[in-house]
Amino acid sequence: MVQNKKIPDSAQPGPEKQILIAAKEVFLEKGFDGARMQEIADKAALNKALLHYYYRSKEKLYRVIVKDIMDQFFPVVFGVFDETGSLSDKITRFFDLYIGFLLDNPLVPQFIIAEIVRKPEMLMEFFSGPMESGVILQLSELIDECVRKGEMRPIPTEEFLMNLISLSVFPIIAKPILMNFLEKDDKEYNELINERKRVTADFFIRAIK
Amino acid sequence: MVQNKKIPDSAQPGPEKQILIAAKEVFLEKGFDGARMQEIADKAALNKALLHYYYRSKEKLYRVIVKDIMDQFFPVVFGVFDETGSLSDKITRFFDLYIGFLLDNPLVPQFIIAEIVRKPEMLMEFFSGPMESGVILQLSELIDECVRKGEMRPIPTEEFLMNLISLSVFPIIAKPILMNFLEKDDKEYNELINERKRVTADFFIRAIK
DNA sequence: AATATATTTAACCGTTTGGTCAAATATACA
DNA sequence: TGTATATTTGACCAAACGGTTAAATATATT
Repeated sequence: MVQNKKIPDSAQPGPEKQILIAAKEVFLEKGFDGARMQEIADKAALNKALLHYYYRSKEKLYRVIVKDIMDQFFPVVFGVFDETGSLSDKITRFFDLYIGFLLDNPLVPQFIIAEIVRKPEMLMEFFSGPMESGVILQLSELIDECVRKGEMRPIPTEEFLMNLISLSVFPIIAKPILMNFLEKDDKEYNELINERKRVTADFFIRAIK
Repeated sequence: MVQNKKIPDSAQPGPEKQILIAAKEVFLEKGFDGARMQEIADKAALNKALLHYYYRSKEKLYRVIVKDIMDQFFPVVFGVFDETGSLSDKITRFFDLYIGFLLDNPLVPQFIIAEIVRKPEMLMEFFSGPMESGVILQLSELIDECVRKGEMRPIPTEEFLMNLISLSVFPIIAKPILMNFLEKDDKEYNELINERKRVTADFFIRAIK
């Protein structure tokens, strides 16, 4: 028997999974350059050589983590534009879900932005997959339909999408700066963002009317 | 004579200035962790030991560069809200100037966001200075006045400011992702952003009406 | 229990990194 | 010109890094 691992599936608990959990924490916080294999090993309470035994190299391990993070980030949330309801309802629901997700996982967008700038070639290969779901075409059709029904003015799909994402994501990734700028502590800032779920939806809906 | 340097002022051309130029390039592109002293030396066409002769350590040099970048980023652009003209004019002018600056210096916001996440303590000390210019108070008064005159609906200053910055900055820092997502090449994307100067101002003005 | 295989460890390796230093060179001043 | 000081260099260093390996240990199968 060549394959005789006790736990061949890395989704099960065990050293492989421990490594993934620790690696995700460290890579999210420090990025590829800042992450240390020793720190990952320490956090997983395992010998450093095990990381190489299971994942060959730092880069290979990084790729596994990146895929995991990407699958998390390119969210089903865009599915809200499929659901029934008025355009306003959809937009309100989008901001509620998306900002909610970002509040729960603030390191995820920070990681993607920081790493895409520093190691673009490493991240880019993971973009083709989730992207091809036809979100843009689908959104385009929705906008056309709403314009016909007089629910909104005509707006280029690119602008619509960019503004949607900008207004959701930026306040999260720039949190350390904006906290300081607006003189809020952590709790106050999170409350501000929570209010933004409603406030920004309102802002957006008025803008496209 | 204790001080006998030929060129004591680092603002003048010479090795000190060469180092600063090269260091800024490398730090902007690679960040603190990714930057190599040797690469800075090579780019400046100088011996590596000179970097330490003039700036002691990597961290000291980094601090000088960060201050330089910060002074660039916290822009006089906010001054547009002081100028005469209608609120719409001010907002239009803001997006025109700010997005224009960001298009000319895309690495600057990318650097700040990426580094604030990775090395918050290093960047934070530079924020107190430029921030205390009372921009928020000033903007608050402007909003109050415009609400009184019926030029806009009441909006919390924090939201007003966050949206202003989010809509300007995010499309720049997320450029690599959004380019791929919207299937644009570099030239097309920059044209898109250029159009955003007008389009986003329009979007914003409608939203606050 | 015996054997084969999978897992884990400690010690080690080559390279790269930020940083140092003594010697060499250029410059200013007497 | 001679001398003091500022500048520049190449050679070097200790530490940290990712990665390897041989030996030790655990596990499953017969």
